[in-house]
Amino acid sequence: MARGKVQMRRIENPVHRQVTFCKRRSGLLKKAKELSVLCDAQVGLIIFSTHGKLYELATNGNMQGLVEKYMKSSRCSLEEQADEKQALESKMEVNMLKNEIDVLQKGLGYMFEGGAGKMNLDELRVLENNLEVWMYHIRSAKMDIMTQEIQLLKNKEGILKAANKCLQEQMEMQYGVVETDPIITNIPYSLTVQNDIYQYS
Amino acid sequence: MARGKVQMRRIENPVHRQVTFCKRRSGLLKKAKELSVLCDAQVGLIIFSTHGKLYELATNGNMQGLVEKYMKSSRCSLEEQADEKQALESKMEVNMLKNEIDVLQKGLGYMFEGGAGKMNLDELRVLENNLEVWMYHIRSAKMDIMTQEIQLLKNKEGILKAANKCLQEQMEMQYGVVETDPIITNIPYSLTVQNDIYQYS
DNA sequence: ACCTATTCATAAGC
DNA sequence: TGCTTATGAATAGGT
Repeated sequence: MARGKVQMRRIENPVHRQVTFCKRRSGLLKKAKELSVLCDAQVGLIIFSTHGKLYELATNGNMQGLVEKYMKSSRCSLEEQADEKQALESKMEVNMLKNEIDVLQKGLGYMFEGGAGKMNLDELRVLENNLEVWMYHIRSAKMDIMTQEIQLLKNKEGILKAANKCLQEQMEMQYGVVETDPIITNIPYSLTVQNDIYQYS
Repeated sequence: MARGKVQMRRIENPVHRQVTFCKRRSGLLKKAKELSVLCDAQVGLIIFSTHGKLYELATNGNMQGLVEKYMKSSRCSLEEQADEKQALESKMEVNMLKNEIDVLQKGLGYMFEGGAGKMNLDELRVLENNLEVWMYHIRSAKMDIMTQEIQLLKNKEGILKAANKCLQEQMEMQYGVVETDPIITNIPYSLTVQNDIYQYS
């Protein structure tokens, strides 16, 4: 250059360094633009001063596109890999959660539309865990209420039977054995109900 | 430069252009490195030839870090915004799904462990949607079975009442009006059951 | 790829 | 920062 060669090492004098930075920076930007124009090349130049100030130049003013092209060309940054990994994990988490909801919702289909074929073993296992507590409470609550009505009816049954017996005894006491309609003693319905009537397995 | 000025426009002769590209490219890379060393600046230079071949130079060989710094400094690329938007949407989707599962699992606590205070209105709304079909099926199945037993008991009740009436008529026919134990006509239990006994709201 | 005339870039000083 | 100037560097065109 001018008035003496320059050593290829950091300029220690801060003032000199700053001045040189200014001059050479503008020179570099100018030459970058020249290369771009004269030779029809895409050029991107990024300069940060010691104190972090940014100077830049990009063909067509499109640094973004250039950087993307560079990334593709120089095959994938660490950051990009990290991003992809994170995106993948996100998608997997979403899929797992969707699966869980799906299993919960498919469960009823299995239980009440009568096919074990609609769910696989794993789905059934997940469903079982989720439904166990629920079904316990549902059964308890419903059972309480319905048992109440059944008990009521059974009480009425007992009362009526007692009244019936009482009337028969009165008739026997006054006429001896009385013939009664067979329908009364030979009831065509079962009067007992299996205990497992509430099981739905 | 030498032996004649150069017009600042694309060199049309491909050979000339290629030669100039070569020379100026090396010059630009050299000056970029000089700026970096002499002035303690961070410099990144990306050059694509007309035919897509990449030449690059970066302080410390760390183009990636430089580009990231550039992105932060020049306030967010479109791509980055898109990425962030997508990441945000992913997180929101995950949260919504987690919420739904949470609601499904908290639901039973609300319904059967006796506190409406445990769930808020939105949670209840989601839960309601999920449980509606389930409950319909559960109710149908249980109702079928229990209605069956109730019908059975009602049949028995009717039969016994008929038998009772028959016996009373026989006694009346033979003795006139008969006094019967008050317990029989004044049953201390309600013989009717509200229709809405199966509602659990 | 090398040469060299010429133009350009810039270090130093103000 | 800006201007000047002497001088080293870069390079266009030719071979």
